Amino acid sequence: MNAVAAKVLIVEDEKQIRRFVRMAVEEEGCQVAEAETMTQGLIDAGSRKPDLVILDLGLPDGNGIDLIRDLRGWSDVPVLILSARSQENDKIDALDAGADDYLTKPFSVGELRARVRALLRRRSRSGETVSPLVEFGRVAVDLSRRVVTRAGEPVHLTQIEYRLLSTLLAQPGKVLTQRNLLREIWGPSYIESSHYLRVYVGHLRQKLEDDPTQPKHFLTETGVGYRFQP
Amino acid sequence: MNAVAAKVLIVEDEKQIRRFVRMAVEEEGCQVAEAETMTQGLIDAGSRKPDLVILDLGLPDGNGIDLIRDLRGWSDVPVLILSARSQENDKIDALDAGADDYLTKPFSVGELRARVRALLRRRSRSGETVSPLVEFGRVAVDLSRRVVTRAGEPVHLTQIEYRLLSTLLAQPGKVLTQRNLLREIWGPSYIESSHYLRVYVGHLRQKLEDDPTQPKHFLTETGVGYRFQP
DNA sequence: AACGATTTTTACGATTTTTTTACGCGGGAC
DNA sequence: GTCCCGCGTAAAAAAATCGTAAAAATCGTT
Repeated sequence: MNAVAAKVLIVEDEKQIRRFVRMAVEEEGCQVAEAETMTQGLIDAGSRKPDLVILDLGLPDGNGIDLIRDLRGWSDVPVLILSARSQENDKIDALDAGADDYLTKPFSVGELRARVRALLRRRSRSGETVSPLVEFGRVAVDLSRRVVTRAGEPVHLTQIEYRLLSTLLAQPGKVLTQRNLLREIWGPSYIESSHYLRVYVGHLRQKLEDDPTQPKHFLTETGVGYRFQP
Repeated sequence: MNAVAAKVLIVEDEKQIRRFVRMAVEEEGCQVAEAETMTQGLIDAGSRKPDLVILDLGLPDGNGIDLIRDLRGWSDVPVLILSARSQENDKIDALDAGADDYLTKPFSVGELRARVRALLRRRSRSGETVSPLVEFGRVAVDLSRRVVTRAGEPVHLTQIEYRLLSTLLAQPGKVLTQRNLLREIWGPSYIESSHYLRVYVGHLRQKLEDDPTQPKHFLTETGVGYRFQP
């Protein structure tokens, strides 16, 4: 069918279901990778560059919705959700977070395989994949590998620093309000703690701006929020 | 959300369901076209160039699967199938023919809308996102990014300046009374402090008018208020 | 338990924005 | 003509917001 076998990442904790899904997908001639946790799934999605992610929402370590949102910050890979929950709200939330399809357990092999085929078809259709590399000044950010370099030298960013960076990078030129940034990075209960932003935007400028005193890329909109200027 | 409303083609013979689907889709801010037969659906898909086709498989005049296959010969438009038949084989056949999603009746409005959003998302993902611009003179205002440029150069506006600007821009050509503006921007208890307006309209003219002494866009209606002239 | 890395607090000077004050201009009423 | 009022501009004072450094608390590891 395709020139090279499609790579599919399965994120699922239950061994049995994993085996079941793996077999179904392999019969489609796909190359399969597996992850048992959300965190590992996110890492593999970045390093293995799959053409499709099959994700079980009911993983013990964290919220699947958050994984999708995070993923969508730097990748357009199709996401197929498996879930035991058939509640309408669960579906809507997952789809709106960026998922492409939603299957409720129990599902049949046949339908699973057909939906996998439908999602993979997009790969060949959509043509060139957008390079997940953002550059500005002497800085390069590889969103999919989560690697940042400055003038060729790798720069280490902490979790929060990186999340803030990728959130700003996702909407170049746009002013992101403090409340939005705080909700996105620290959660809804932190929308008033704007001093966090000052501290961490300071870190980003320190690490990435040529002259942290005169920022050219991470701009302050006083009283409103911050803006990334490529 | 999108610059232009997405066009959705609904192919469905039953009037009731068509109304139901139409209303759901219209609430997403989409522009809707309807077709009652397969043949008409195919014609409309070609002439109207929709961004999404919603297709009921159970139409009297011919096989929906064939329509999809035909369509796929010359279009990549996403196709969402509605069907009363929940048989596995029907789903598989439709998806393999080129459909992107398959909903079994009865389905909920919420899920339908979420799946429509998911399918339409692809459009904005692949294509370049153009945000709506308000332009006058050499000034361009990007409401969604909260960015103002003059002759291509970015202009920095403070919170109040920007609020005043967007309030005036919202009603082009219309006179906004001082009380209205003051209530809108500073709150109900400031409706007497018309002096604020003089100061800040002055700022806007200074920053955006070619000749701040002879304003062409931010006009004074003495004793009444101000008016924005595009 | 001790360590390093990271996040959260705390503190304070610097900067930006908002508000206030001051004053000149021009048109209409008298 | 001059007095009054609304308008525009500039610049001050006041308030809010920001940036930075560094201390304290937290977390994961060994």
